[in-house]
Amino acid sequence: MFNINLQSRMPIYEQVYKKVIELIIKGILVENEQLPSVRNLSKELNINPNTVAKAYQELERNKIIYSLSGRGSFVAKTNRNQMKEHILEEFDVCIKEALQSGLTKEELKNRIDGVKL
Amino acid sequence: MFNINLQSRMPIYEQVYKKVIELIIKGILVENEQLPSVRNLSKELNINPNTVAKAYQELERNKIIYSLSGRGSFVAKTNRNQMKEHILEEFDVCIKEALQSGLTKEELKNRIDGVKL
DNA sequence: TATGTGTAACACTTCATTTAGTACACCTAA
DNA sequence: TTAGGTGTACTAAATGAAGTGTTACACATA
Repeated sequence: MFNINLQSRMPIYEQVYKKVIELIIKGILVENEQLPSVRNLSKELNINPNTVAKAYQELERNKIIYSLSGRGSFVAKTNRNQMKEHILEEFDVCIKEALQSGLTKEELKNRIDGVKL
Repeated sequence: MFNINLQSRMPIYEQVYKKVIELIIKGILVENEQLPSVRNLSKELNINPNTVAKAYQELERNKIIYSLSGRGSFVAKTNRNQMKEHILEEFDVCIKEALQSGLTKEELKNRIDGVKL
């Protein structure tokens, strides 16, 4: 379910952070569902528990999950639109950078059509 | 002409790099025009000459400028389309990340329309 | 009680970035 | 020829982010 890329320039904790959001947006993780424990996930991914904890803490800070001491971490009241808004705000940064560089909105929109995942 | 943000998470040398491309795309820097010298630009921006040099070296490595030892650095054969392609490839990364997170192309295109620079 | 949970703290390493300083070879104009 | 400007190269150091290793604590539950 989780998979991370140690070679990526993106920090591991950020990859975990985004992965959780992705799973929520896709409906794979649903409201009140328990996430893998910090220790389990860190073992599964072969990374340090602190790194997973950092991702979970960021997620909780943004009300995407809630953590109960001694119980575990769970998906908060699912608000798909809020999730999407979250991702779109990051996308905004990219848009602005491209526009800043002198490209037009039309050029960007056309580019999206051409992208294959 | 140049302006950088020391608070930005983006490395300074990368900001300089992008700024040059932006100026070329916008037609402010034209073919064979001389760029500010490493030492001058570093003074103007209050940063280390090595940082500017790093940006220029990256630009030369990508054939965007050419440097003549003892003379200076100049804009290479201007190919605006190549410049744009360069920026668009970076944009691709953002698109893929957003799609990966579960958003649709339509949602992204609509977002572009709403962005104000 | 034993085990699993999140959380916190600390020291340490690693790495990219940036700075500081020096030096060299080259070009050009006075 | 010379002085000053140019890119380039190199070493050393400081800084901060990221990640690791480890230990410890409080809480919940079977």
